[in-house]
Amino acid sequence: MPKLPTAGSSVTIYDVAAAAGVSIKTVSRVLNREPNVKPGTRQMVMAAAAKLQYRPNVSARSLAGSRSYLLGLLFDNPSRAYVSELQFGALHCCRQEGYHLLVEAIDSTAGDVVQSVEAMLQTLKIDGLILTPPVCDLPDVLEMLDRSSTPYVRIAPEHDAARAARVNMDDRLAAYQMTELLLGLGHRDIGFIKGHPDHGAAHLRFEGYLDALRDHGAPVRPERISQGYFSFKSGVESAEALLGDDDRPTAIFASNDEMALGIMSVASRRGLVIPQQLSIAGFDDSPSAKVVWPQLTTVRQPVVEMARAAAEMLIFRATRSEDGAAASRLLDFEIIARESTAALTVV
Amino acid sequence: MPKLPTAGSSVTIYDVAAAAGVSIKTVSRVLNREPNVKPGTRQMVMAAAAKLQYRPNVSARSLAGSRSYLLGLLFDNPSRAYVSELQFGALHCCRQEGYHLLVEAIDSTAGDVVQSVEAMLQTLKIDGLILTPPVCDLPDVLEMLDRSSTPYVRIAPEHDAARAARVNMDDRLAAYQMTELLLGLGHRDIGFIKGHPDHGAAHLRFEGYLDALRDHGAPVRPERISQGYFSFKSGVESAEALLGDDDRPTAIFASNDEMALGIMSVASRRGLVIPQQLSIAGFDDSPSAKVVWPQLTTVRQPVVEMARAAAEMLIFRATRSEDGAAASRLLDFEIIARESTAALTVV
DNA sequence: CTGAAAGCGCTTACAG
DNA sequence: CTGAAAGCGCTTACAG
Repeated sequence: MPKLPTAGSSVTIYDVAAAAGVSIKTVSRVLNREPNVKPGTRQMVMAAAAKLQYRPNVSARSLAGSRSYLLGLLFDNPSRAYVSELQFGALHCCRQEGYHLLVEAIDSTAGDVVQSVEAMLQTLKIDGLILTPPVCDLPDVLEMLDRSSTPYVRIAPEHDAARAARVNMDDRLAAYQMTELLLGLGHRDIGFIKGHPDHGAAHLRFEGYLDALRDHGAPVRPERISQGYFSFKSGVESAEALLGDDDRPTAIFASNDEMALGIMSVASRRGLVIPQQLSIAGFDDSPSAKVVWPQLTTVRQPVVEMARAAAEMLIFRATRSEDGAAASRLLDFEIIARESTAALTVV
Repeated sequence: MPKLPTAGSSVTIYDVAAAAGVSIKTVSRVLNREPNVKPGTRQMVMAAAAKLQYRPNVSARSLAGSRSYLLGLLFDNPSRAYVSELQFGALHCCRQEGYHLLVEAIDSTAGDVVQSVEAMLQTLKIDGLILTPPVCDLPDVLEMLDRSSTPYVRIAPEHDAARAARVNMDDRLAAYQMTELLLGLGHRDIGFIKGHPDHGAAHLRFEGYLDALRDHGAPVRPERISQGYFSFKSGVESAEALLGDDDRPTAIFASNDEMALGIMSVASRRGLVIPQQLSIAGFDDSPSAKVVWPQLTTVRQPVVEMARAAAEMLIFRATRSEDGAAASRLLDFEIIARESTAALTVV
């Protein structure tokens, strides 16, 4: 009688070996898809493992071998939705490959970031780390990871992009195209709210806006540009500055949705009708974008796909290409035109 | 010279033992806060461990002992923000106690939920599981966990509450008080949008609404009650039903924020001024609640605190009280009156 | 109050 | 193509 798994007692590699009539080393070979196993033997082992519902013990594997089957996701991002999407993408890939995902919240403003990440790595042996903005741009953390040769992939890094493996979308191009959309609607006086300077994407989006204006011969007016911080509050404050008096832009492009919603709130309070009197565009396609009225025109980021790609790179140990250069993947965005933008009405 | 940690080579319990001049067993005792260690010895070991920056290896501990220092969070919730908050709370507690958090996305409608959770537990040895709605109400999963004696804590379970450890807030009372808030503003004709019937909280919130109306002698009118599913879309549909013609309620209480935002969207389209012509209340205090205009009156759930409490129960192995009953914690909510509700205007 | 021995369940490096 | 031995870094159960 084969031993069936019961609570408490678990099936080990020895049970499988005994059931298949081979040594544990051979079972190990089959499970790890190593070469040099006779097809017949492989079959027997697979059958025994399936019958016994054998699950390799991750701790034992991790302790004995070079893989832990654990990936870590480091985040410190005010946008809960963004982080959730990332996790979802990473989890999808992990599950498929028998990996598990460990999450770790980082306070990137704290002085002991490096130490706490290092402590985690020393205690846990992780096969790879996914770094999300703004953690992916903390030089001290990157340096420590390089020093300890921990594989990692950066999601949408700003600085020093070629330094290590990364997954990106073209923030500059997306902002460029969104600005073109507004220009195409007849707007020439387009305000802009910049994002948090610590986030790399903020600068790229601003560049895209500037480039599009210049390429289309539209004026760049400093008084139409406001510094925001990716928060709703900073959107409100920027909107109050930009919509201060009668001299206001006909459209505003905020470099994320939160801030765009801040503009919307201010505009509503002041009785400005959107989009007839003011077009508003955001960036992110956050859940809120569909929830407000009018629904927000924005850019969909391939967040889930980016995280999945990052997890894949780590699991398949493909963070470097053959010539030693850091691997990178560029994923597609999508411009989503909804109701908050409209053709310029001739006054 | 003490051996300092370098990349690749890691400090083990043997290094600490050697540095402190004791056996590894004594180091183990100190690290695990076991009794029967001479204070002086304890000091020496602590000093050696600190100097060497020793970090116990989780895999080794897990393999040899009864603790894995790993907690799991199972979720399958459409609300990304809710899940993120939960994680945040759990992470906070984990970090403090030297634990780590593993997340696992569940598809609770799939047929193999039990198998996939079981597989995870067999491969990973986890000290405890946090189950979030609606995973916490899947009977098959609970049964499997009981069978394998896996400790777990349910967050806001609906069914069979006393079955296992849980963390709750009083959804019924919160809905009761929110309804009272509307009644206190002079509203007598208050609509209600029910939540997804699979979520326990949905029923409790509905009860609270009914009880408050009855206790205050306000009429309960079936045509003012609509079945929603916690989604924005279902809020829109319910609003369209409730605001169908001139005979409409003066206030609507939606059992979550998403649906309340759906009402708001419909009302705006129809030119109904909020809150002057229609008061709207939600439930959750989701990020969107502050982002819309007017800002939403809602109930703040202690989500972060609930997850933290759940993690604590698991880490301190306090899922059962001394008499064997399942432990439970009830946390406080908060009614947050914002701008979407106002006193009834006499027509 | 302290330690020597065994063992958790695997993989590695080696031998054949 | 297959296996016996050693060892990963700890905790457990036992002895003193």
